[in-house]
Amino acid sequence: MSRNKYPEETKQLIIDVATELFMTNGYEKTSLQDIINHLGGLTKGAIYHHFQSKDAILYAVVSHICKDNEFRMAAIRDDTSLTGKERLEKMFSDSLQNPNQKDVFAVTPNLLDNPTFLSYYIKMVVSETVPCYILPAIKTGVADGSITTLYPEELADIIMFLSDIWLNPLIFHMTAEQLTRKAKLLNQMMCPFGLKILSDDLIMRFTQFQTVNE
Amino acid sequence: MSRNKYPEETKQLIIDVATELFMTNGYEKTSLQDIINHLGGLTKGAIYHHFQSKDAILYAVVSHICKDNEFRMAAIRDDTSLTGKERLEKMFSDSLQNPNQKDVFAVTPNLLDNPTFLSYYIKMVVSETVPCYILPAIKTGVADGSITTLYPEELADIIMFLSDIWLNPLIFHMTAEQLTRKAKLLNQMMCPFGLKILSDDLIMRFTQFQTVNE
DNA sequence: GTTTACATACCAATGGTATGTAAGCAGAAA
DNA sequence: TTTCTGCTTACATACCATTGGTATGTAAAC
Repeated sequence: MSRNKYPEETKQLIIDVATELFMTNGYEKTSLQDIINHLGGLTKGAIYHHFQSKDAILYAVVSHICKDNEFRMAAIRDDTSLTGKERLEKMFSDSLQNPNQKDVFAVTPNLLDNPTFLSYYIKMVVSETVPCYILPAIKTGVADGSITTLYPEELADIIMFLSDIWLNPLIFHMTAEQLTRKAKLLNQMMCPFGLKILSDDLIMRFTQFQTVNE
Repeated sequence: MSRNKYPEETKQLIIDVATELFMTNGYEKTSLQDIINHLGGLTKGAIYHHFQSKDAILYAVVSHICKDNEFRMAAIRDDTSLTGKERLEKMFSDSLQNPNQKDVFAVTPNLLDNPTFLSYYIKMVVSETVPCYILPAIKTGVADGSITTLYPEELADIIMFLSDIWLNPLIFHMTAEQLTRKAKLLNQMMCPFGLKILSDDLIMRFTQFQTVNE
């Protein structure tokens, strides 16, 4: 294999191949050799030229998955035509409609069987999504009166946690019916803060989302 | 090393050694050789005589950690002198005072850096603790009127999830102050169900618990 | 004499590294 | 403008210790 004039393409190829393998077979169960076998002629030298370790590949994979989402989240966060509450709600409806995420996660079996990947994902959510997108929306909501809480940071944390992890059928397998019940319960829990994170409309879409994965 | 007349002792020794290593260094980062080195003369043959795989050791370790807890949980669950709500509250105050769990987890760095262990732990909680202990207490509470919800299963799930994982300083590092704020927020969220899971007293103890780990 | 509780010796595969090599590219020389 | 020179980049190749796991051996216990 002769060298690529545009090495970023090679790097992206490695990320793409690793993404699919990590998602379908799990991080620990895909060896570097597995990745190499799907690289179309490239060898281990190429991988270790672009990445420091197998772990670094995982980091790049998770980052790449989250990046698309973050662009759109930023736009909603900064949409001054909406109240804080409305921004929050839009973030959720949007992330559910995100075709990218849908595709990426569609191939994944239970993420609890892919623990390293899951941990990286959770870390990313906690360190990026919450402080950069959810929290600003909540703070806006507190300021404009559409959200009521004494603990905006913790509320941001718990909302992201519940919707992104607890409610995630890829982490906790469940039927569409269970998912719907969980979503309704979550809505009830958010009442003290004036929030109705998940609209009825959105919950309907949940069941469709679930169906796709079955 | 001559053979032990009471092989269960050997098995328990392996579990004990593995527990400490898995907790302090993480599951993936402790090799079988590490375990063997702490076994005082026993070899790999002993390990594979008692366990089918490294994974089986982890399963035994997590089971053993949870087992003590479960005995006391069962007693509370079946204490007919208490309402369902009271049983739930006692379960939490009890598990926080559990010295065993305290000791076991005291040596652990961030569990998110020990992903396989964490996944096993979460699976255990979801498949054992929730249906066997939390849910019965909630159902009792619904029956006697001390708890109000249309979704007892999901409520059990979310309570365990939030208190055992989201509120767990070993999974999500936080200061005592942050922990207290999280606990208060959690209490607010439980209002719609007539629950005040974490008493003020208990929250105080949270801060002590945290201090121990610092 | 059979089973149990280990020990020993071995294995392929793994993540990682050290080194080799040829393509690309900038600038100097012609 | 072309050609030569030298450095850097983008890989390939060869090698490594360690890993989880297995097959077999062996002696104690009943």
